[in-house]
Amino acid sequence: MTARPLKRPPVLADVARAAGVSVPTVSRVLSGVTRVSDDKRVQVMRAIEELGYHPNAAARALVTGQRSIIGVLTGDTTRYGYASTIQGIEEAARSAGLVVAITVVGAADEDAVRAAVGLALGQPLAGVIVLEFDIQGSRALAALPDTVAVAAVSSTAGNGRIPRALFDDHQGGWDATNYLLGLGHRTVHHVAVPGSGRPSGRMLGWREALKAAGAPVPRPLETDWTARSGYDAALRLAKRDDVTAVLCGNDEVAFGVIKGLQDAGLRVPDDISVAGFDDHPLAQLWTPALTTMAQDFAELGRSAVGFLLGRLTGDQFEAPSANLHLVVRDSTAPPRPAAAS
Amino acid sequence: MTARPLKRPPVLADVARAAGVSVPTVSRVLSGVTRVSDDKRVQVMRAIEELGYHPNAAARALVTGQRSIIGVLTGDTTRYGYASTIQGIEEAARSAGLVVAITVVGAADEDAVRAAVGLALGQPLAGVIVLEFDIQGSRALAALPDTVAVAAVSSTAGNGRIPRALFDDHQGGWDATNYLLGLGHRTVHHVAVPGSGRPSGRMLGWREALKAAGAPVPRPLETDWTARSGYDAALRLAKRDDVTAVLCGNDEVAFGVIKGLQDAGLRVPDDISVAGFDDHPLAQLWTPALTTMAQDFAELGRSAVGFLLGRLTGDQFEAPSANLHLVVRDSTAPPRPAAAS
DNA sequence: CTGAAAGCGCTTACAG
DNA sequence: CTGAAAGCGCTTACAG
Repeated sequence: MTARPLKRPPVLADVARAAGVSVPTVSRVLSGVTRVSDDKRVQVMRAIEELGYHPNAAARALVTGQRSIIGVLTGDTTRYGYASTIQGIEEAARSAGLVVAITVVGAADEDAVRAAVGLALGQPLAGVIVLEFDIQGSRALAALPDTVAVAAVSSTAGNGRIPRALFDDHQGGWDATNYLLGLGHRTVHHVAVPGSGRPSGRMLGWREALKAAGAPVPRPLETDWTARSGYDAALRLAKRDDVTAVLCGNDEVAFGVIKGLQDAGLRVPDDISVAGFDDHPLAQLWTPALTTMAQDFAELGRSAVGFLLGRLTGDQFEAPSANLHLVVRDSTAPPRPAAAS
Repeated sequence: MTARPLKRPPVLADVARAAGVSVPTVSRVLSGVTRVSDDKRVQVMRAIEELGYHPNAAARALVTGQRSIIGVLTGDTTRYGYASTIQGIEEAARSAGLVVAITVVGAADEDAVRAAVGLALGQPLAGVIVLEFDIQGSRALAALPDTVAVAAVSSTAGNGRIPRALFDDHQGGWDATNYLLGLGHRTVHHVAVPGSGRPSGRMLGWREALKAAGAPVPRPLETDWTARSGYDAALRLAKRDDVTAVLCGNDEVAFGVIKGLQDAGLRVPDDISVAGFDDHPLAQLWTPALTTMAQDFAELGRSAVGFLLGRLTGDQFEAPSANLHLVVRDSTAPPRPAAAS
């Protein structure tokens, strides 16, 4: 680090000295609230420019109580849904002049949750947004004290104390399953992603749709979110002869399932139909192109910021987002006559 | 936001009062530097627990000069390489007790860069890490004053003033091209991703390898990083008859290229070989499984944090990371006898 | 070991 | 319009 010696960052007093005015005057120029004479304003601006001054947000936050950081607590940052939601949060935050501080909750045990929450709360936060996509998210949400403003992105409504940008997982599972049933499949198997403690909404929707149709409810297979684990699940599925349609917990898993089935010598959708969840950018380029429940994660992230900043309330509060819809592509089809019998 | 009334967060003085001690004593318990009598320590701990006290990092940063935020300036957060790098940064930061604040540089124009940099510098930063993967990154790096500690993740060495975790793009392009040439292809076409202002290192490596082998250097096709634009490029490539091998700027683009070629009626690798860059998690599940230059982005991110915290210096400083290596899978093969002639 | 005092860099009343 | 003063929540010498 010797390569780049750091100067002491200039502070307000340096600017004041360089401009020949008092400290409060510089502050006024910066905030623009009170009028400042033109000549002083000009001198101050020039001094700021020359010194490369940037106000110290810590000091500012200390006195105004104004916080310019939105904390995000999440179990992951790289998977499609997570990354897109974070992208939406960052966009909305930036346009509100806020920065996004991310803390990953690395595990669901008490220590990890407590450490992550403590780390986040150690910052001067305007509020925190929790991605309640998994257990880590749920635990983090529960561990947050009521001294911070909180909003969540969730698939299930809570107790109403915390505003949530909701995606209607349950409805999605129901719709996707009914679509597959409507194609003529006797039942639909489910390859599940980890839920946030309890069964995921999409799994519940899937189960209810089967029951409502009087279809048998096969035991769901579990994955760890990865395409690889979807692949492994598919290998098990391929050994059975009662499988004609599979609904996957997300698209990455669906990609793995398709590949696994293909490697086992089965054709998708001719032998088995596969549907996913999320509408991953690669879904339309997969072979076959993946039928999936599309969700607008970035919009969800933006809504959460809206809730946090108090710009969204009322009927949008905990109301399911209307952005969920089925995108039918080539990975689903009616069962083959033989299998459908 | 009325759903969840906020209490005023407890401050040190509240804890001191509750524990019946002075403010500095609480501070000492927290920091653990100076000895504090056991009974007072216990009372303080209890008060902290009961009140749910979290120290105000802004106030702490103000007096100690210790900053607990690493700012990350990046052009994107969702694409594989970016997201993985950020993941590595977050991991290393968290284990050092730091939080990661992300600011996306939305565009390369001066206003956008200045706004993003200003937003980031407005925080009490321990330092900033710039992802120099694109023009936005380069511009942001250039716009940073020398009052902040900076590290970058880059593919090209700089002037030595800023520590960079390097990935040797240039070598990667060279190696991948030579591998394809070694298979017997007369030349290799290139579908490029946007560089950071100048041609990307991988493109340079590709070009040099062709020249060194005396192979013709076809004009590269440009994309915007997306699989979709790779698909479009493939459609153009498919119309030519001199294409037998294609090196893509990244895997997402390669996925699109493969799909585009297939949709145009060509077989990969029988008619045309395709190789990518990065080793995206879906590369091994693609059909055909993608041959690609693997890069350990998370490690790059961790190194950048190491540089920033001054834990990494000397020979690792601006030294290419050794993690770049070719992973040969099924998307590449020798040219067909006819085409190779 | 522990408390009173000073100060980090800012902003906000308070006087002029 | 503008400066001197006080204070945000902490930590760090300084005295005891």
